[in-house]
Amino acid sequence: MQDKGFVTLEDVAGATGLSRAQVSRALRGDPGVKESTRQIVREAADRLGYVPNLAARHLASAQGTNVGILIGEPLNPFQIRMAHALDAALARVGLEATLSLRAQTDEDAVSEAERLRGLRIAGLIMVATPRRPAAIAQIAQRQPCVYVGEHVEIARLSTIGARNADGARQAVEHLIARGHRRIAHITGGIAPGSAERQRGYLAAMAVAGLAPIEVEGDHDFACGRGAVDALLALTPRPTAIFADNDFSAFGAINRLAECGLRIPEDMSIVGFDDVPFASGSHLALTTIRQSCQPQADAAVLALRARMANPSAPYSSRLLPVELVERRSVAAPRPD
Amino acid sequence: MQDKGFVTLEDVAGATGLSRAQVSRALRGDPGVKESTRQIVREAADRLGYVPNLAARHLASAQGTNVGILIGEPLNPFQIRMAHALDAALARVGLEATLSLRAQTDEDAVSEAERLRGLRIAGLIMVATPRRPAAIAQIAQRQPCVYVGEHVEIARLSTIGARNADGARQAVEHLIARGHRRIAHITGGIAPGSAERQRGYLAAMAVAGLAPIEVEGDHDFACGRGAVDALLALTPRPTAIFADNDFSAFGAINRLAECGLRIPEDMSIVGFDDVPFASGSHLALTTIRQSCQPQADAAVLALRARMANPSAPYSSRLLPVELVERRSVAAPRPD
DNA sequence: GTGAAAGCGCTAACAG
DNA sequence: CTGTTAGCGCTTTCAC
Repeated sequence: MQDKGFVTLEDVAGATGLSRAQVSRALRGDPGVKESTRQIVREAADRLGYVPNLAARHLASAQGTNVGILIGEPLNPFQIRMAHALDAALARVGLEATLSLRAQTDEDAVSEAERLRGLRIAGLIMVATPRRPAAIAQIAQRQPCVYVGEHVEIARLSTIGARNADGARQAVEHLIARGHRRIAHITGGIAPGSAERQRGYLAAMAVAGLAPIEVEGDHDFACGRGAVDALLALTPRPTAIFADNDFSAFGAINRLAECGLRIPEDMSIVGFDDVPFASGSHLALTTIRQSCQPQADAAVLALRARMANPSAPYSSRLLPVELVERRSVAAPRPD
Repeated sequence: MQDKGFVTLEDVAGATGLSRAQVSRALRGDPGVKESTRQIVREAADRLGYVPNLAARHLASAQGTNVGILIGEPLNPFQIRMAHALDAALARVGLEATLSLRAQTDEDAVSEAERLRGLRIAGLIMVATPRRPAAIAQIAQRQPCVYVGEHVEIARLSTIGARNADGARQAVEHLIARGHRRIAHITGGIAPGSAERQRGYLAAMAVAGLAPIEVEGDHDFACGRGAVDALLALTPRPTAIFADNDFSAFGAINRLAECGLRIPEDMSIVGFDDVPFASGSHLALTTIRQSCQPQADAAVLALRARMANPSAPYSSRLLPVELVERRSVAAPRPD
């Protein structure tokens, strides 16, 4: 109630006539407390408005309960959803999340990891940041870590990702099944998972005996627009585009519309990620959905394993993805 | 380097032959330290990989350096940008941000505020959450607070917002200048600022001698779609829509397209917020831009004033907004 | 300038 | 079951 000071364990102890230690045990649900006592303590704590001082708790107890999360692109809705899912998964097992939005560059990611270490976090989850293996390794060697986004081969680092190559295969096969043969791919640059998606695209095209058509991109709206210009200059023109993520797909759609081409009649498009906007855009985008919560759950599981035994062998899990059919794909016009 | 323990102030003290206290002072930039000493200390700290334990620091020092941020809608890009801007503004004055993504409902917001209080945060910034004044008041009476989103009349609470009413006026006047007279408004429900935007819309329509046409909404994609159905049933039909935010504008656009209407030829639309997607959507949306960083800076300024003097009178600032012309507005078809 | 000592609020052995 | 005793790592008077 008062602003001047906080209610401490001592206050609750005084109010109940118990010792600090016993009150602490009661509040934390430690087994060695009579149930009636626990009642009294809880009630007193409530009445006094006691809130445990987490700083003191962390200081006193060896093992922290708080894990850091680094987010590479805070404006990417997929990553925010992931942060949210991680937060939920962590809460479910009694851990707290401390989120950093300031880890866009590799350099920032490293310094943020250092700052979080000052919080004496019990572990760290990196979501698609940093990008250079050396930076990842530097962070990973200092605390229990899990990397979410793709598999990275680094000692003592567990990784969680989606079956990116498989998703790309599904996208290509879907397009082929609709009758497309000239299927272009807008790549994703250094974004996590992009190399795999490219591999999947190339493999699926090869299996079908089709010639790959690749345009470089970087997961950005602008690159999608640029890619369209490059693609429309080709003869014969591709009839379908598999974009490495939804944003570049949106960019492509945008430019296509400007050029007077209709989707899906003149060009089919498949994206990747299924960001909320994919279903809610002007054009409902057919895309590959990455599930968030399962990846988050797996990440927390892996992190806990590592926290329990820091020298445990690293693990790597790739979770399934699924094609979500909407309205950006149709059969190509006959040649 | 070692995982077993952390490097502490004690270690740095041992390595330099100084006392803990002096090392602490040196590292924090306390004036009472010889410059040569400071050099030595810094170098030793670096070499040893010392990272101050923030938990211990918070515990020992009375005034915290860490402020909590509550976000109402983590999936709303505008709010994430705001969090990001707040984080930057805080960092600029030596404060750290602890972000909570778990404050969607009023109830969660209150409990998250409690949890953050356990971190002994020096202050709290609420971004559009909670919504009920009673809940806001409950949080605000316990720590220095600033509410970002709209003005709320509560003792000891400073508020920051945008000139929502003015933005609505600009939108309506822009539409009127293009020749529209039947201008509908999709409202925003209980969302922060919506009441003001509605007020601005009503006032601007009244000034122009036009009859208001309102459809209820809730800032959601779906409500925009529903609103269009309601609007198209009207005779005569409105020729323009002012949506309370960009999402409902996108929903309206989506439904309009399904109904075979073209934008802006058959219907003009103005949104509110200027989310990143507004410029990068299939259709570039004319909208009212809220500046993020200035609001964030103002929020931090207000919070610091309140931290310095908890009983200072509350302040309230409304920041300007601007119309961003893109391609969703045109003159109406002649009747 | 620098060091010694006293906690901040809590948990974790250890005794009872 | 409950109380006592030590600290966790840091900042902060207060001496020197």
